[in-house]
Parts: sequence; C-alpha cells; structure tokens
Amino acid sequence: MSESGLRSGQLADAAGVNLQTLRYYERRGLLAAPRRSPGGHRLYPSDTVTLLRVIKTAQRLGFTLNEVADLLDAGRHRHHGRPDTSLQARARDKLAEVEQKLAGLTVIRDTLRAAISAGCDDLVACASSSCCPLPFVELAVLPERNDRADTC
Amino acid sequence: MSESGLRSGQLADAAGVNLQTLRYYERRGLLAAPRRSPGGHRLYPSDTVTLLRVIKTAQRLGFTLNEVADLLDAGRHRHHGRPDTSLQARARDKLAEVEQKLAGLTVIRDTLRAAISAGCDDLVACASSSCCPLPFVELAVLPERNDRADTC
DNA sequence: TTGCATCCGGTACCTGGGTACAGGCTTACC
DNA sequence: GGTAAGCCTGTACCCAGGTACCGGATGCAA
Repeated sequence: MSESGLRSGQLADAAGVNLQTLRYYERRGLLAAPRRSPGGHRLYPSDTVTLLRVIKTAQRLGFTLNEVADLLDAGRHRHHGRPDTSLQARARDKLAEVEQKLAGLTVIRDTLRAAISAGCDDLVACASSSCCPLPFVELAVLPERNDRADTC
Repeated sequence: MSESGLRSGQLADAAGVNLQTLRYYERRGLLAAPRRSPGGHRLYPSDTVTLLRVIKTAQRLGFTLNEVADLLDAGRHRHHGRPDTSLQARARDKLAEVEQKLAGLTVIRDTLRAAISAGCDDLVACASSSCCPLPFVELAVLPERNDRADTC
C-alpha cells in the first residue's frame, strides 16, 4: 500500500523543511489539513512539495506567511471567474516596499561609510561634536545644547 | 527644587521613547541605573537624552541592542589608554552586513520586477510552468546572485 | 490634607517564523 | 510478533525589541 501519498517526514525531507514546520503551516492555513491514515498519520498528496516550494519562494520575495496564505487563497478562488490581478497588484505593492527598504539600507550604508572614513571612534563623543557624520539628530527630538567636544 | 535631574517621564518625552523602554534599556545594560529620589523614583542626568539619541542612531544604522551596548562600553573603557579602533572595526563589519542585505534585496527587487512584467497571476500555476521567472527551485539560500530577468 | 499625576516593580503579552520537548500511539521491517 | 523508527497532540520555548497592565507608593500643588 504505498501509492497513498507522502508521510510527513518524507514531505519534510523532500521540501527541505522541518517536520514541525509542516504542522505550523497547517495551523497557519498555508497547507490544507491532509488525508490521514487509519492510525491518524498525515498523508500528503505528492504535489505538496511544489506547494512548499512556492511558499518558500514567496517568503524569499519578502512576503510574510499571512501574505503568502492570502496569495494562495486568491489563486484558489479565482478559477471560477476571469483571471484576477491580485497577485500582480500585491507584487507591485511588495516591490514598492522592497524599494523603500533598499533606499533605507542605502542611506545606512552611506552613513556607515562616512563614519568609517571620518574615523569616528566613540559614539558618545561624536554625538557632542559638530563634525561627525552620524545623524544623531534626525530623530525628531528637540536639539539639546552640549558643551563637550573632543573626538573626531 | 530643580537641580535634581530628569524624572523618567520627562526623559522619555524628551527622547521620544516609551517610559517602559527606559527600564528595558536599563535591564539590557544600555542605560546605567540612575540616582533615585528618596522615594525611589529615578532621576536621570540631563545628558541621558543625548545617550538615548546615540542609541537610537546606532540602531538605525543596523546595530542590535547588544551591539550598541558593546559599542558604548568600548567607548567608556577606552578613556584610560590609547584610542582603540573597535568602533571602526565594528562599523566595517556592519557595513559588510548591510551590503549583503542590499545585495539580497536587490535580487528580490529584480525578481519581483520580472514577475510583474511577465504577468504572473497564480503562484501555483507558475510553479508548474517552465517559463515563469520566479525562482522556485534555485536560490537555496537567500542572498545569492541570479541574473535572470526573462519573461514568459 | 486631599487629590491627582506620576512612578515603582513584577509579570505577561505582542509580532514572525519557527523549533523543542514529553509521553504515547502507529507503522514498517524482519 | 517484536522492535525500532516514525508520527501524534499539546505545550513551551527561542530570537529581538519592546509594550501593557496591575496594585501600590510617591511627588507636588492647592
């Protein structure tokens, strides 16, 4: 009797995920509850491996598990109706998000480079000096007067 | 009665952080335990506002709170001795880290763009088609380089 | 002195994405 | 049919960086 599907350990191995992760995904609604053996063991259809790859890919693209679950649902419900554009729309939203993050990280990178080439070696001292490239004030906090100025 | 320092609520307001965050930072070793009023209320020296700005700045540069604590300690201990270079070294390490993240995010951005311009509209369907730009199989670990940007 | 705002310590909870037991049942192989 | 591997549920824990709530004590002004 072996054409019955994948056992959870086999699926986990095949997809490269932890066994617990499968049950976690089931709780989160990413995987449907599979058929069970008479003794209660899960038996997954073999294309679940593909589904897990899809999930992992979407995660790598920056989608959260909730978003992935929505995305999969949208894909399932759309088959009785004309193709919708929600994956497209979500991808565009996510692209904007990723571009935001890229911009932020770029600022951080440039700031770190500036700090390195300015030779900063003490954060607290730099905060009190006016020649430091680190953006201590960028925090929407009222500027405070300081009298110490040595390093940099 | 005013030379006594900042009360925790005043400091929190001045620095733009939550009151609880101050106590959290104290537990984490980022803020030294301050002087207390006779009744046990915290009284902070006024330059703690600057310190909090420093902490928030370092966080925005991508340092974790543990790393910030180390950085501050290094700054404190170095005053009896020649200037050390640990902030420099750490900044260089962090820069490398940030550049890694940038590279990973760039791949993600390009992949999202490819998926959008290819018109993908169902993840599961795409996974079974051979012409989809989504990297369902490769990219075993996140920040690797992939230069494909073809369309369906 | 009363009243209210503030602060105290301790503990619990949150997000996100899982991982790790414990104690017991099932399945597979010989 | 025995034994080992595998799987079950439930619960708890991990990371980081906080936030929220509680009952009680303090600070300060009128």
